[in-house]
Order: sequence, then structure tokens, then C-alpha cells
Amino acid sequence: MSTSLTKSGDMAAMRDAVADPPLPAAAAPGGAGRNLLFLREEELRLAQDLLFFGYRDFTAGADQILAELGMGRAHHRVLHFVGRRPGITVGELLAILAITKQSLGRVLTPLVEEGYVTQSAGRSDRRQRLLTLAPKGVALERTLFERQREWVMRAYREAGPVAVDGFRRVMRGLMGEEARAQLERLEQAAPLRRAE
Amino acid sequence: MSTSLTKSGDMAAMRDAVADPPLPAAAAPGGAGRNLLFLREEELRLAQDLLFFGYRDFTAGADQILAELGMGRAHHRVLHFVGRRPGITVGELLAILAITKQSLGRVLTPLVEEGYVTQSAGRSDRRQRLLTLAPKGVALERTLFERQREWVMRAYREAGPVAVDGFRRVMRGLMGEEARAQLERLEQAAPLRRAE
DNA sequence: GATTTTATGTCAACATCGCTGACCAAATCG
DNA sequence: CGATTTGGTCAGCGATGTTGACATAAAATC
Repeated sequence: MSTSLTKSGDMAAMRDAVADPPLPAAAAPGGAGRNLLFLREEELRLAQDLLFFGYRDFTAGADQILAELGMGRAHHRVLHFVGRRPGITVGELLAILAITKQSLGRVLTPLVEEGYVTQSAGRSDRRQRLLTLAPKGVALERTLFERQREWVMRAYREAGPVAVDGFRRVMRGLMGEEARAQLERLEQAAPLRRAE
Repeated sequence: MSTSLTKSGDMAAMRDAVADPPLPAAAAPGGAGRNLLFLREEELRLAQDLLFFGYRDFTAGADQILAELGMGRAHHRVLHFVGRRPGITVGELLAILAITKQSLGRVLTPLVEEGYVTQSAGRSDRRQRLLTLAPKGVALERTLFERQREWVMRAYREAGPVAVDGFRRVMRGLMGEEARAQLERLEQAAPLRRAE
């Protein structure tokens, strides 16, 4: 188990605050009862449930709008990331989405043909097709954005500001190295003012 | 309070995002001093990114194991929820997953045929097929569970106990009414298995 | 200048996992 | 008994991911 990455000082506190049920932590396999890193069964089961239900319902509103236009979630992702980084290259978009060129093409080509996204040759490298949202694309992305904004706003309001910060920290932790790097680049282009 | 947004300047939308708080019970605007009733543009963009990257990477580990067995995420969901509620009926499972009978059948039938899940007639209603994990199913679910446990544990440790609580609150808030009810039932009947 | 590499696009084929519509069988209920 | 409920199944469709092979244009390199 390669879990000795960071300071273990967090764990003592974590065991206390994270433990909702009064049950003691189950013994870790392999002897060494010293393993405070053990994430108890029910804690993970809950995390699995929360992520499944939460993600599904988070996307449901936008999915509904998209379906009426004959589009899917993949189209939304393109609109989202092109909107986030106007002038992004196809290669960069592929890296962010972590899908194949073929899969991207299937949604990107129609989006271009139907006037949601515009392509322009790169100025320094004319092989590149810099992607930008056309007005039609801006409008659709905006609609999808607003739908999700309302939904997330409700959750944020119910949970409170401290919880929101915690949510962000955990979600960031669920990301792999690659995704964290991608996110950093995205935030660089459009920073969120943070207290910390 | 003004943001420093400079891209895709849709001022109409920004004005909307900074609209007046609909509720006075702004939950102690002190502390962090950030009023979450104003869910600004970048805050939601970040939430979208976090959910996309986080959920994708959360599932990546289990997906890899499943792919080697010729299965997909849908199989995992069945194993997960059957494991969570042994003796669950097909109808209840359908309600939780919110998919059609046909979609469920496509993964459930093979799981039964290959000995991961066992069916038994309901005692009070013999039309029902009560679903339970067979030893083979328990083992596979366990493997998937452990993979995700390590991943989530890393995120939890990095974020800290307070953040974990906040994460749970927000994810719960992202769920719709139906999902919240489902989750309540799951937590109620949580199988308290212990120690491997 | 010729060759190679890179960025992008495309065709063909395939798999997963959603969906609808239709229809069937068994068990329960009124 | 007849109607409803529970579950299964067939046929077909659609969105989104995959691999492999190949094409083209521009850039980079020898």
C-alpha cells in the first residue's frame, strides 16, 4: 500500500471528525493495528453512493436541454471547455477530455457545422485549428450553465460556505495528477478568488 | 464585490449571477465573509470542472478492473447496490438506478448466469426475484471496493476531516429528492460487514 | 531540398449502456 | 375469475467511448 505520501498528522484528527457512527474503526488487514489510515467500510460506501447520485442529478438538468437539441453530454463538455479557453487547440481539448480524436470529432464536427463553434488557423502554427464559441455556442453554453448554476447554488446554499470549501478540497483530491494539472491551467486562464 | 472576469464577457449573465439574495437567512455571512447566495460565474465553472474530473478519475480505477473482465460500470453499480441491500428486488434496484428494465437486464442476466449474483423467489411474493451476491460477486465487489477505497482515502486524507464533512453535505445537496430518499433507505439498511 | 514529425481529420468496425415499443408468463389481488 | 403487478425478453435505435489504418498539410529537421 503506497499511502505514506503525506504527513500522517492529519489522520488522528480525521478519525475523530469523520467518524459519524460510534463504531470503532475496523482493524486493518495484515496485522499492524497501528494503521489509522483505514477508511472504514461504511464511509466509502457512502462516498460511492453520494458520487453516483450526486453526479447523476447534477448532470440531469443539462442533459435534458441537450436532448431536445439532439445533443449529449459530450457536446456540453466541448462547449464548456472551449468556452473556458477560447482559442484552444484540438490537441489541448483532447488532452483535457482524455478521449480519442475520433470520439471528439464525432461531436466537434457537428458543432462546427451547425455554427456553435468556429475554427481558425493558428497564427504561429497554421496546422492548428483554434476553437472558439460562436454566438450560437455562447448562447447554448450559457443556457446549460444557468441550469446547472441554479442546481449547484441550491446545494451550496444548503451546505454552507465551509462545506463548499471542503467539497472543493475533496473533489480536487479525487482527481489524478493529470487532471490536477489540467485544472490548474484552466484556473490560470480564469482564476477564482480564494481566501486561502 | 466585483469579479475580475475578462473572458467571454456576457455581462447580462454576470448581472444575473450577482443578483440579490433571495433569502435573508444567509447563514451567518461572517466567518469566511463570502455570501454563497451569490454563486458567481467562476465558482460554478470550477464546480463543473471538479465534478467532471473528479468523478471521472474516481471511477477510473474500478473501470480498469471491470474492463479486464469484460464488464462495465453498469455491472459495478449492480454489484454495489445488491451488496448494499442483499435480498433487494429487481423493482427496487430499478428504482435506485433509475434505468429501464431492459438496460438492467442486459447486465443483470449475465451477472446471474456467470455466478456473481443469485436469485431467489420472495417468501411473501413469489414473483419477486430477490437478488444477493454470490461468493464470486462478493469477491469482485470487494476488489472494486478496495480500489476505490484507496483512492477516496487519499482524497480524504489530503482534504482533512472538516472538508470530508463538507464534501458530503454538498454532494447530498446535489442530489434530487428521489435520490435523497433512496440514499436514506440505503443508509438505514446499511450492511455492517466488517474486516476482511 | 528532401525527409520526418506533428496536428488534424476521416473511414470502418466494435462495445457499452442508455432508450422505446411490443409482448409474454407467473403470481397476486380484488 | 379477471385485472394488476412483477419480471423477463426480443427487436431496434442512439450516444459515446474504443482501435486501427490512412490522408493531408504544415512544421521541423537533417
